[in-house]
Amino acid sequence: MMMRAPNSDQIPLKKGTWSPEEDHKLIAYINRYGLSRSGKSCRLRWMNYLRPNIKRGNFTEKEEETIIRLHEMLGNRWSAIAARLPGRTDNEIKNYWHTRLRKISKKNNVVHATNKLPDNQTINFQTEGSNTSETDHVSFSAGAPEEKSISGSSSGISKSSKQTTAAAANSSSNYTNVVINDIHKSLQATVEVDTGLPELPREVKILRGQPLSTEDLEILENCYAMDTELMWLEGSIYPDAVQNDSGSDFLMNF
DNA sequence: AACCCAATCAACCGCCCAAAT
DNA sequence: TATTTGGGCGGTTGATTGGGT
Repeated sequence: MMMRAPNSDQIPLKKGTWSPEEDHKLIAYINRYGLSRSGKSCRLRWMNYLRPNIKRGNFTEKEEETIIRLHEMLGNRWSAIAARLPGRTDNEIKNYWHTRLRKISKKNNVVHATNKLPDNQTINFQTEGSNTSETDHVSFSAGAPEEKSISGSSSGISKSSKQTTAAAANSSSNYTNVVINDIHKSLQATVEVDTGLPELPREVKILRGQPLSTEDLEILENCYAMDTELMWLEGSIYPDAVQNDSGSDFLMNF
C-alpha cells in the first residue's frame, strides 16, 4: 500500500530527449513572457507555490502534531515529512519547524530521533543483503540536540545509499524499540476505538531489541505508512481524504 | 511617528546522486 | 568509462512584517 505523494502527478510527466516541437514551445514561452530565472529557481517556485493542490494558510493542530511526531522519528528529513502531509511542502514544514515547533518540542523535552548517539560519533556498517562491499558512514555533528541530524538526504527509508545512512543511524536496538513503540502507540491511538487494542504486526514485533538492517527499516517504513494511512482513514488529519477504487491510494478533495 | 528587534518565510546555496551523453 | 547535467535535498540567508517602546 503506497501513499500518494502530495503533488500533481495525475499528469504523467514526460522524460527523455526533448522533441523539436517541445523546444519550439519553450522558446515561444520565453520569447513571449520573458523570464530571466534559472531552471532551478523556476522549479522551486513551481514546487513550493504554483503547482496544484498546494495548501496555504496556517497549520492545523493535527498537522502540528504530525510534524512533531514525524520529526521525532525521521529527524530533519523534511521531504519525507512533507510526503506525509498532503499539500504541504518541505520548505514550509522546515520553516514552520524552525520558527515554532522546535520551541514546543524543546519545551516538551522531546528526544530527537537523531540524538541517540554521542556527538561526532561515526558508525561504520555493512549494508545487509547488498552485493556491494561498500561501507557507509554516518556522522553526527555537535550542537544543540535539536540541531543534530543525519548527514545526507533522503525521501524514504528503503532505496539508495542515501537511505542506508539513515539505516546506520537507526541501527541501535535502542532506537528500534523507540520506533516500534511509537508505531504501536500510534496504532492504538488510531484504531482502538473500533477494534480494541491493535496487534503489532509479527514482523515488527520480532525486531524488538534488534539492530535494524535495511530490510527491517523497510518493514518499519511500510508499517509507519500504514499507521499514517489509518489516520487518513479515520479522518483525523484530513477529513476530505478518500480512498480510491482499488484501495491502494488515497486522494484528496480540494 | 520613528526606531529597534525578533519572528517569519521565500529564495538561494552547495552538495549529492542518478540519468544522460 | 568518464564527464556533464539537472533534480532533489537540507541548511542558511536576507527581506519583510509586526509588535513593543
